[in-house]
Amino acid sequence: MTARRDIQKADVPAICKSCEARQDGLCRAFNARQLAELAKASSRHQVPAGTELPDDGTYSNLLSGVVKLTRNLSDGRQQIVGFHFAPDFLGRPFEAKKPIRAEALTNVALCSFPKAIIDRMANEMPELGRLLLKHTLAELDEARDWMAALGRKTASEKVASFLLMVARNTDPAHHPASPISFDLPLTRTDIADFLGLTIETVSRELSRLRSDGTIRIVNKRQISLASMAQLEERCGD
Amino acid sequence: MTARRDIQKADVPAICKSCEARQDGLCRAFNARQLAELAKASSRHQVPAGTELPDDGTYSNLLSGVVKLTRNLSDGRQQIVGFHFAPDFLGRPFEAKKPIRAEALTNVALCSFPKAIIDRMANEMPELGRLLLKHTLAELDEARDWMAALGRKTASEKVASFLLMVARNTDPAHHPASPISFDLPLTRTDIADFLGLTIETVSRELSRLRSDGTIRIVNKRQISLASMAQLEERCGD
DNA sequence: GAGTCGCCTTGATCGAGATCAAGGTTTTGC
DNA sequence: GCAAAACCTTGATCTCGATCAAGGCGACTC
Repeated sequence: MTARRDIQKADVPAICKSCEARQDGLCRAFNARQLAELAKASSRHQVPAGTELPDDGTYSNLLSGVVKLTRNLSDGRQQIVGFHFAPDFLGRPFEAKKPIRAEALTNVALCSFPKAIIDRMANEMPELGRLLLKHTLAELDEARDWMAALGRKTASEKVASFLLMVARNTDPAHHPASPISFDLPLTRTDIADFLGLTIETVSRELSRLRSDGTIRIVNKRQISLASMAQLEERCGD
Repeated sequence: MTARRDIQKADVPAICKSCEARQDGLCRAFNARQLAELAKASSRHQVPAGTELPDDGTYSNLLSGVVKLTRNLSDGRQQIVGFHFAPDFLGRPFEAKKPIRAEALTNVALCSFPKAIIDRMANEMPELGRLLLKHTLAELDEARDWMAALGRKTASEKVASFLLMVARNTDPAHHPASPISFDLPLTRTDIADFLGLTIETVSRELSRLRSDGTIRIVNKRQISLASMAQLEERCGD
């Protein structure tokens, strides 16, 4: 009883608050004893925009903010291969063959746990392993979506798809027919590096979407839409 | 004892033979009782080239052959988002949001298991769940590699990278400095759909790699290299 | 052997998006 | 508040890869 109350006062509710938003929130998998252990081992971090997130042997709950994952070619060409929006779970159980950099795009709040603890718990609780697998498969799906976009969409379809992705992550429950406005957490350079375009092309396509009335550019970093459905028509899929 | 011999005579050794080649072969995770149960529930299939593999509620060990995974845009543009080479493990534990088609590129031999059995075993054995997660993460890495290629590489870098990938999958243990020859299990159309190019560009880039001595085109579907290292230099990463 | 079909190669031309260039706007630092 | 820096937009031009077009090659049929 008191133990239960202690847990709720400690750091753990933070991970739960962030992951309860998702149907598949990781925290649901834990029992009281495990939550207590996690609370003791967890640590909170505030990371300013632009900072690289080191692979420091922890898993983290992304409480707020946006993180980009990038891969670089040897001559400096850069490709963004994924984003994490709150309340995603960060950190991977096994090493990647080629390095991927993670960088905070906005100010970011993290709640971190030593890998050893989570890995041990995953061994005890198959359900946790299943959740991690489910998340990873969702990431794989998303990566494959973007492969199709990178390989086969035109510049304007790419930009429309990107805006739609950000809109959906800003408000996952939003009705597709109603207006929405949201911040772009990325510079034009980042958008270009994600879409395999140049900043000039991104800028031009945004201008075109504005002039044909699909979007309104409130300011350089804020967009508003009459409806998501209108953007969907321009995505090519 | 006799049970053990029965297992080796049954279908299961086939899955083991195929997956023992990998350090992380799934079969290593099973004990004798589980292998017996899997043997009883498994079924073998031969699938001719060009056939679509339906998502029929099974997981399969790919014993031989090559499978492509594709995603289509609404107007028919196609992107290949991944390959499976023997001895990969096929089938995914959860539904994808957007449909992905799997199609045999060559004649394919499969050993299939009902999902329910594997899923139950995964609950009993955290190690199996970990292996599935590891495989999925490897696929994610690969997908991200190709995102970087699709977004940021030139046509000739894409073709070189593709040839290297096929060479590596043909003989994973091959020494990078020694000559190698291999079959392309894909048509030019498939290569183009994988690399986000047209068949004409693929053909031209192959001709260029031939005329500058990097590759020898034995016939339309067979390539030989003096060394993989020479190709690596042309991959841009 | 002639004809057809599927697949591949090569050449000529075109165009979407890159590159080069200039100037505008917003942020930062003093 | 002013200067510098970072970021963004727009225009002019160029280029890589797409598109259009023609023909080659091998496999299969009759």
